[in-house]
Amino acid sequence: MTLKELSDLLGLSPTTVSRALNGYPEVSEATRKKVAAAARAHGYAPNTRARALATGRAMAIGHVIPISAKHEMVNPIFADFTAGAGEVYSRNGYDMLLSVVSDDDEEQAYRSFATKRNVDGLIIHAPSLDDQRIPFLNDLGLPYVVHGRSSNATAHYAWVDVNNTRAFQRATELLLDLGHKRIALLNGLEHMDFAARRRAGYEAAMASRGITPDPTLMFSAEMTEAQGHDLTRSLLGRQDPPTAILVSSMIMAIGVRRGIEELGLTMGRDVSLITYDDDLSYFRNGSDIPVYTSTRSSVREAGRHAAQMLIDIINGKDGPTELLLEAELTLGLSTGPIRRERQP
Amino acid sequence: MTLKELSDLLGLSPTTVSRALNGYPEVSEATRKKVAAAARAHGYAPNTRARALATGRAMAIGHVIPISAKHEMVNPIFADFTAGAGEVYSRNGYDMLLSVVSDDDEEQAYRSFATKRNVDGLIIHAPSLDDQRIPFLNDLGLPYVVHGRSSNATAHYAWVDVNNTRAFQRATELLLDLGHKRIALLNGLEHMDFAARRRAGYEAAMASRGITPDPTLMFSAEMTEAQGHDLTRSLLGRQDPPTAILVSSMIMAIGVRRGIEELGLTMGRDVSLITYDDDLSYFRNGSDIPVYTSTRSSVREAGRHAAQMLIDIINGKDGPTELLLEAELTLGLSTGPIRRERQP
DNA sequence: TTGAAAGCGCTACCAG
DNA sequence: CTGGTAGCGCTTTCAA
Repeated sequence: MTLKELSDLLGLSPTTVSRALNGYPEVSEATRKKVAAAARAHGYAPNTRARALATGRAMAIGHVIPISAKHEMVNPIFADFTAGAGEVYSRNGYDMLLSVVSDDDEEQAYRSFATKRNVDGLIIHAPSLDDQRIPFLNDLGLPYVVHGRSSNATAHYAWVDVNNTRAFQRATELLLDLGHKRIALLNGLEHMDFAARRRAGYEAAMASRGITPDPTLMFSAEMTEAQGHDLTRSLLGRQDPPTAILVSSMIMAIGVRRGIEELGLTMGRDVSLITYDDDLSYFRNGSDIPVYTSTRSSVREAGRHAAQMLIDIINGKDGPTELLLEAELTLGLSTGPIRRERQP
Repeated sequence: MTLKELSDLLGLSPTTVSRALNGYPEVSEATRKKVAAAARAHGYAPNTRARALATGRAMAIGHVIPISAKHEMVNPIFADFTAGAGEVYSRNGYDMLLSVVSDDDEEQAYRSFATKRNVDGLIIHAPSLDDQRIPFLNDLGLPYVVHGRSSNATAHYAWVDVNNTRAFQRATELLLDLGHKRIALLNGLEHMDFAARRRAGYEAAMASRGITPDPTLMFSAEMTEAQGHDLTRSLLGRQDPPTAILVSSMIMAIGVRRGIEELGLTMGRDVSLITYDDDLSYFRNGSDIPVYTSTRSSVREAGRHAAQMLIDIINGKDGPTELLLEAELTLGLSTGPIRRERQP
């Protein structure tokens, strides 16, 4: 069913039908009703490609998911963020185009989006401290929103981020409040912006209690199960092991637990573990230690906000182009019972 | 840069340039070379929408990701599958269109893909035993490939699946070989095809040793952390607890571990746990029990196969339309040290 | 081997 | 308020 066929059926011109369907004001209510009814009856929907060609707008948003060739698993965070964005897109008539690329092909993916003109805007993930994609995309001229921030970037860019610094500060404070002093930090690679911020939060909490963090307790590594395991084995094998471990990723935390088990130690007795991961608001903690969780911090929610921001930018609506979501303190699924080290 | 501009630049007609770029045989080698060079130099790429409109082919594949409104987390399996499919699409010039929908809006999503004609084919996930999407899509006439199977479906459909039955049969056999007899099964909802198959594998293994499975040890539930936790608490609180637990999902297994910890029990001593999850081929097991892992079973690989199958179907190439990937025995990340219950 | 021209289905301009 | 018409950028007959 095409517009022409529908208009022939109604004895109207394609012009009028198009206007009626697209809510133009110059159509009489009577014809608009008739047209709408006929469209529904015959299951008419405009051909996206034809409309895109005519309007010059693709009505689609591109998501570029970076993927490491090294470890096969896709960061589940991207899935949740994408799901949230997808809701907003479909509500607004946008399609979502996904491009999964390894780090080296990434620039090519953007360029291809730009020249093929099949998206009106982009979402990019996981920025580094000084992310080169920002100047590159500014040059390209395709609107985009960054999921995360890039602290050292000089150019302006739109972003939606979770307050990683504060989240880690509070997680660390929770452990400090419970009497822990030797707290290990198993962080992601710290050229990534989020990881740098998490470390900053950890250090700030320690500093506020006058504790100088032991550099041999802080690690910046790929967030894999294997890294979690290996680092834990070596940490807990020392003669001065940490009493608590703060981990930046759920997958990594699973490795930490394997390490703890292999050593015959018990979670919450021999050592405590807090996992942070972005979207775990539905977490239920079994220990007697009170923990805060925050729905607002959910990655899905961040995806919704980023999508809306991008749509607004594309349509020239002005609104905020920077959004920091507070993640009060979100503890990950893998967080176990937490040991009270000493009454504070 | 449009085709017209490029052809003007070269003093050729758009027709010839189009033919040269698309590999039509009637173009002379000389002009083809010239055209290719100019296209590269000016960074020309055809406008996807215009081409789609002219050819009637969208050069895009739609993925419909079902999402439960109940638990906010997206099944990571979909992300991995999607990543694999994405590789194949971009190699073949296809875009990937993602549609994230809650279960009730799903039919609408397909219908919308069909009427808007913005995809040439579809991938669908997570079929139930008698999935209604199969007859529906057969009626729609849009080519599709199912990730998984639907045992009770009568109509023909193309699918790519992992051998869930065999995987669970072997996992169960591993525990039986180690002397376990009371093995709990924490399965997904068994109206889902994969879950039904997993249970069948479990039961087959038990039957082959002449063990009648205790129905009070088998559970069919949503694969959430909370379910894993609650079921484990109640299982291990019984006077006849299982000595081993076989779990159908990593997320659920995390809950199982929380349950075990809360009871003050130790993995691999008081109870053993095997997690199965599709794509965990990089798993390293710390115990002394030999386990088999299989790269071929990876979901990412399944995504690649499904994408290729769909592209072949769309282009009328005949080839297999059913593919069963063997997952020798893939143990999940959350699998802990496994207790040798009694020498077999 | 090349080119002219007619669409693909829709929107948007200009008349009426 | 409604309609004719000229594109959007590309492919694809049909002619040369």
